[in-house]
Amino acid sequence: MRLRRLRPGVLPVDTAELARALLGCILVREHEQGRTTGRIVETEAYLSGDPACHAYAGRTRRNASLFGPPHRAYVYLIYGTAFCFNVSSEPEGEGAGVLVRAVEPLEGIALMQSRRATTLTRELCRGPGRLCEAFGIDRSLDGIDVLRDERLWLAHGDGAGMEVRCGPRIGITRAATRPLRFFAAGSAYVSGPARLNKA
DNA sequence: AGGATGATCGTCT
DNA sequence: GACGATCATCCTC
Repeated sequence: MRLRRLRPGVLPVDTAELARALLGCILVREHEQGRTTGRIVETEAYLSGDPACHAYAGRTRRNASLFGPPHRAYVYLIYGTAFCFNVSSEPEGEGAGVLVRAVEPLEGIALMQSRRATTLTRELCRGPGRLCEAFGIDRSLDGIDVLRDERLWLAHGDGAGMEVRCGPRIGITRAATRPLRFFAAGSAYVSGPARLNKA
């Protein structure tokens, strides 16, 4: 597949719109071990002023990327074991972002298999921590501009129509009922409940 | 300096 | 469905 980098301006700045727009886009990771790519099939919006958003309690060293300009990477470690990758949203100064929860593996599957402890394609990138492990994403990429960086960036999808559904976000305790999780209907690579309302 | 917390994952029943 | 691993980060003393 020919990869066409997303140009500045095509992605929304609004958090919920960004979460939907990222579905179908191709996530590209260039690493000295090789390239991995995948189609984004599941995201979650963490809004400005949202109690479930890491930025809710104010700016800290860890979450600073959420407060930066839109479309920067926010990468953090959760439970001491897994990294999570987000794309910041909203104008600079506002703390918000979109968690990328799952991608459909495309290129570099052998590399993903070697980084993860499985050969099952379906399990390689299903879940935010697994996705980061398969793609070699860690805190060294925190703060990069995913529209300009060479190491981790976004490309246009193939344009195939994708039905978007939504439902409650996963794994949180606050504001847990808001339907801010978005995913591709019918995809086998989605990490959570897959039969929910139309978005 | 110490304690609580967590947007997860793999394993087990 | 439940549970424990594991640790950077943040807050409070």
